[in-house]
Amino acid sequence: MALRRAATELFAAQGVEATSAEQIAERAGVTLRTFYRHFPSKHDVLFADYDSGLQWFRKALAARPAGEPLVASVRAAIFAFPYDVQAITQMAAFRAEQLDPERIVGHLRLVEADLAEAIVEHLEHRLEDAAGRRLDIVVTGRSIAAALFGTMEVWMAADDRSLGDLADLSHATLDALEAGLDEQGMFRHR
Amino acid sequence: MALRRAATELFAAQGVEATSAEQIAERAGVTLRTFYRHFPSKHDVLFADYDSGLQWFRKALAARPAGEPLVASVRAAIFAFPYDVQAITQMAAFRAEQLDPERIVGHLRLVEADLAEAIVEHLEHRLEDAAGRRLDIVVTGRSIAAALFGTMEVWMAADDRSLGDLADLSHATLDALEAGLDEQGMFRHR
DNA sequence: CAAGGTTTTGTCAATCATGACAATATGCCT
DNA sequence: AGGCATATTGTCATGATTGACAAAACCTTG
Repeated sequence: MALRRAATELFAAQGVEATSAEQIAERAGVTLRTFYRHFPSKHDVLFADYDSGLQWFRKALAARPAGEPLVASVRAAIFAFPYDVQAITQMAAFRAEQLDPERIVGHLRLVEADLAEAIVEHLEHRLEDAAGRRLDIVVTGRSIAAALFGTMEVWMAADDRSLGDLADLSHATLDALEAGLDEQGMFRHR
Repeated sequence: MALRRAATELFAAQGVEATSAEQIAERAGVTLRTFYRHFPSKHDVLFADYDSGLQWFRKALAARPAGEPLVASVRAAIFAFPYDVQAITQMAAFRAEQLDPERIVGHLRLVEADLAEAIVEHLEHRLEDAAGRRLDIVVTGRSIAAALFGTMEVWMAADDRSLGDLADLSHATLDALEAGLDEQGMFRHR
């Protein structure tokens, strides 16, 4: 979309905050109002691929074999994700102060909430006795998401880590979670 | 504060969304800009007591006996909270459609994040070997917060529950968490 | 091609929110 | 009281965001 390109170019040239939504619209040859019909907010241009990524994750999760333990499924889906180098570069740019940290954290919270919801849905579909266990399911889904994002934020707080390090940390976190859930004999798939 | 009173009155009289920030400022005899110096946003008037509540929780947590298991401390702090009838009434008003559910959820996320942070800080202070366990600590704190708020939202989704029911649900959730953490021998206080 | 319906865009007008700087008020010191 | 230092408020200007409704573009079918 033209708006997307215009925004990306302007952001790169003069920074995100120094670029007004109106400039973007103008450069793309449309009205300001039209810009806001395509993106819920100026900053959402940066996270435009997000929805498709979320869909990808949902499908990957749904495609896991039936008997697999939950945490293993989540792990598999997360690590199979076709990470977009572009997106990662963008994230790196954020860390380099292009963007208010508050905003990044805010966005991460949304992503975390969506991840949690995806896991919850997955469980609702897979568990035989889902109906009577809504609370267990919600708590489990959210805890897993919280643990993963906690891990990511601990990782982000240190400056000298590679993506591989993050993967290692995530694995460790997931292992611990799996042990905890397993002990209670909970959350194996149908 | 006069602003607070003005806002509350107007909100009650004509609803939150139908009240503009300017009206509030005017009724309180100040400028719009001044209103925004006292409240970060129009809706934050509704959550004005929030900070003091958070402080209360932090202190309650810090005051728990040294050897107590983490989950027990969190439980004790939460259930000892001097719940403000006013605030609960307000929450009821929210549920009665005064306010966009999105906004309520957004606020809950902030509260959840703060609760998680409070727990994390508590652990940092109490654990002997906190230095080398940042990841464990963050993951634990966030998981507990996520579980509690997941419980609350499951509760909120049903219309026929009492506050006592919420308390029961929370207890059950905390018990499960405690069992899980205990199994791994983690997170006992110094 | 034309009529009629659907989708997308433009226009207009509010409101929300915030930075910069001037004007004022307030408390405290002598 | 007089006068500075600090905190609070007013003014002005700009940008973000959104609802309502008109106008234009596009599509489908006869």
